[in-house]
Amino acid sequence: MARKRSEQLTDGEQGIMEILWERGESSVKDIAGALAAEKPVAYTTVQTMCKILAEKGHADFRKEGRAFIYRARMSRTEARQSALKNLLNRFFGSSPELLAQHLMRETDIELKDLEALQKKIDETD
Amino acid sequence: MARKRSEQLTDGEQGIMEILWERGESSVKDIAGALAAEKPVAYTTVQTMCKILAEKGHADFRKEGRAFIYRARMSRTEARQSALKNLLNRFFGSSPELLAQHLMRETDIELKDLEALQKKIDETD
DNA sequence: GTCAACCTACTAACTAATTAGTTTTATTGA
DNA sequence: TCAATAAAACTAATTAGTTAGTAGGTTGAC
Repeated sequence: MARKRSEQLTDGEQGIMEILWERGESSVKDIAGALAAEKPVAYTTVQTMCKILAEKGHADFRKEGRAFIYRARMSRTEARQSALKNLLNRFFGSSPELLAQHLMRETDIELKDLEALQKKIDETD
Repeated sequence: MARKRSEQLTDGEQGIMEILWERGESSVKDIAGALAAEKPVAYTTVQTMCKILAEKGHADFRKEGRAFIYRARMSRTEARQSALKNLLNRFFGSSPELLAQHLMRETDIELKDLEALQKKIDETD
């Protein structure tokens, strides 16, 4: 038997989504160009990955002349939310307090920073 | 070309680690029994996964009579820290504030809960 | 001593993920 | 028109991950 296709973005998938979020609609060529800045990658590799992203529903595409133009269906915020939820359930028994505790321990974040954030959130609501 | 073996715990791996964290040292039989409570799983499947966990360095084993007894090498806290750091870098541009913001938006966590946590952390230091 | 159970080692099957080459098709400029 | 070019479609190779069957050895019970 075999594994299920993961719901979460894989590394490669995320690389492309990152570019779509950054640049908005992009052709395969654009994406390949942007990715190549980090690490050389074949055009056809990018094509394949874009096709998979579309199959998985993370991206959309339309034809413009010869080329396919891809567009993110999931927003960056949604992706963050989903990844965070996943982590929360998988590692922290769905306890946001536990996660917050680890975050405070591990990073240099301070309660006063959080208070400022909370205020900002309250204001924007 | 093919993919790299992931540093992060996979789903299956985590299931076993979870049991090792819960129960401490466990034989394959123990682990299989505990896993079966959730979802039927073949004994040999568990064996294979334990072997892989050991290969990856996440678990240790020793022989006791005929059986192998497995033990987690990484603590649950370390795993949490590592997963959290991973999420932080991958999705939140290494900004703990951004992550905290999403956590507060998404969950029902309250500042006063965090204050209690902070107090606890300060006391135990 | 034999037999059942128990356990590991080996093997296998199959999908996902990653990377990229080859083939086909369509556009466009000379 | 026709060749160059660009892009998609198709194909392929390889490793990871998941699940489990089979073979073979130990050992304890009777």
